[in-house]
Amino acid sequence: MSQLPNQPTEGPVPTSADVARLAGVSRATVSYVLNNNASVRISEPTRRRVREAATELGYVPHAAARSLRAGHTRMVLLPTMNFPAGPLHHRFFHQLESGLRRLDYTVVQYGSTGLDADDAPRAWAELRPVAVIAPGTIALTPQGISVLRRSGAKAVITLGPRPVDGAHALVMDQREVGSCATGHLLERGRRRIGVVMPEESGLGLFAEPRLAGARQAALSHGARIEPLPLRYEEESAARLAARWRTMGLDAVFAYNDEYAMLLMRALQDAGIEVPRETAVVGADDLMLGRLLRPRLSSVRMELATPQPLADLVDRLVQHPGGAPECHDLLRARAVHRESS
Amino acid sequence: MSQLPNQPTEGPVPTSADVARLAGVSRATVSYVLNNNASVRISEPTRRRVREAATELGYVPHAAARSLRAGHTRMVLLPTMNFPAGPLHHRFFHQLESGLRRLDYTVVQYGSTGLDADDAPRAWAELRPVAVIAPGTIALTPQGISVLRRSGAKAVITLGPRPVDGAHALVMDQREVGSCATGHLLERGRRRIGVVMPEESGLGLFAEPRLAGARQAALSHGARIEPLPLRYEEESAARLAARWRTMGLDAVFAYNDEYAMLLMRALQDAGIEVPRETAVVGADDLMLGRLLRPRLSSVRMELATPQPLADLVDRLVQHPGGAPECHDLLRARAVHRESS
DNA sequence: TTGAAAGCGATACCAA
DNA sequence: TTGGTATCGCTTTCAA
Repeated sequence: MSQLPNQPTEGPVPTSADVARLAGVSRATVSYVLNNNASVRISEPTRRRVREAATELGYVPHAAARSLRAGHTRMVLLPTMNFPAGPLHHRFFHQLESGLRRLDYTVVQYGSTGLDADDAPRAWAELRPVAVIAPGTIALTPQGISVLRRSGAKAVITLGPRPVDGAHALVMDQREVGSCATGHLLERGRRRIGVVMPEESGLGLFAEPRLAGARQAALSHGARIEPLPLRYEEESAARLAARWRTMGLDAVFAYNDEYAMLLMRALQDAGIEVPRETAVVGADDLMLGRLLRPRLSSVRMELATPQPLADLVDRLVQHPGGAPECHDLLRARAVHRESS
Repeated sequence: MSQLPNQPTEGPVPTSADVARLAGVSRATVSYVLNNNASVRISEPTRRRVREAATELGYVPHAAARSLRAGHTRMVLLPTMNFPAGPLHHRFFHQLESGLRRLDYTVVQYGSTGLDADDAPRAWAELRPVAVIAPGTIALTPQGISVLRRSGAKAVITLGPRPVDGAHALVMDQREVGSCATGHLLERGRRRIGVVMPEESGLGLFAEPRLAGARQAALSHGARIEPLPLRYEEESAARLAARWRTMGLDAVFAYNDEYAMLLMRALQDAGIEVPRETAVVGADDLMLGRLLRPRLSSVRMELATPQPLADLVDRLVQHPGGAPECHDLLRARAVHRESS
């Protein structure tokens, strides 16, 4: 049986001094024992007394006091984005966090919506994180980076569609997705390609580079690329479908599978045959796309394993001050089904 | 023009003592000025000199030192769940966080996967949060709650399908979803109702109460409830559909819209007519369900606005020690479309 | 109006 | 093997 603390009532929070008093030793000894300090030899009976006193009081060390004394933290701060992450990102962050915890870092997400580009880094800096990994959806200015640096952050890393000056970058280059989808359509003989641009705010950060990638891929084939603004609503899709034939497109890259499903339904309802008249390609390779008829072609994305990234953070923390590195994390490949 | 800091180079982190030195005042004065301490009057020229010195050095206060001195933090800690939150939860958390920040709390998410039920609360307690809001996907034992309490947490709140002893509870009672879906099917004359139980781990926490709710609703009508294990894969759905007619069901509540779409497709492929032979109801009311033919009936869920919750936290922090409160956040209602 | 100094909790050096 | 003590950065009381 684990020994339950005796006083579940409100009271002052026990400190190492309380443990020391109860164990009949000094605070120094308590510290040695509880941190398994190898450079000092403490007798086994003393160790036991200290440990028992600690559990009896329900002692938990005070991270703030410790890091104040140490002069640094082991906190890695991840500002959170202001919109839902897909399962892909989610798994990535989850594994990254596990990897960092294995390296003995404390990983903390800090919701930063509503803070502007200057306030946010200040707020983060107050916690004195040793590393910051900021998603691309968070604006990170050179000033912000500088604030973090001088507050003691050894590693400032951006994680998003494109690198940011002065920080290390983990790039998930969305152009790759656009060029991959477009390449697939080109291969299948399509030359007049629409590219859905979601009108929902926040998605532009991903949509723009995907469009750019599509343009780039189309260039060599002399294909036409036509941006198609679309809201994630049936009426918006119906309007787009109604004027579809006037646009003379033979294919569409629909930003992702959800927009693709929305648009494909609207096209079918408007009597446009998929894929004969218009090919449709999504992205994300959701299970649901496979349930449509025709089954939805898609772009499957894969992220690099996060462990090397965790190691990178650790390396930067231990040897700060190298030149900014830039790693590409995103791999995309087209998955042909029936809609293209 | 905002004054850019002059030394972007590595160096010691500036402290209030540095600011004091540069401004030619004492550390006390710096503290008074930067915290707008009203109980003490500082001359305007001095204030200006202090502020200028602070921005010149890029001074950022040290949260750990401050809270060590103050004897308490204003940190609200949200242990993060180990699986992706839907847009509903996501919006809720986001708004909750904003509400808390308005009340001047620092909101921090702490990824806790891989920590067991004893270690996790200890790890949280090291940060000395003034409040902890733990999702139901995190096991929170009475011991864990006790550890948090004695580490100074004024408010320990669980947020999930069911309350936990000794903590305040924000309940999102999933039984409501099950009984709502089942009630809808009963109203439409169905009496032999299958309930999809996802086999993916972690979902049981939601699926079980939904099943219980379905059972409860069926009771008064003498209807039959049949749990149907299902993996989120086409083959699993196809197998279930293949033996569908042997089970004699006239309706199915498919856990959520995604499982519903998967199963409905499999049923249709197996020649079973929806809704004539079998009615299908999902949950979440996703846009995508409206794109199917027949359009998917669903259960729309709504969460209470988070602002009262933020206020609750604030109240508990200021006046700790009331009896555990229990608030119901989830509202569900059936949305009839064509599949039922 | 400003400054000196105590003290929050934990750690590590130096003495004993 | 153990204890005393200075120290980290900041706030606040008390004194000037």
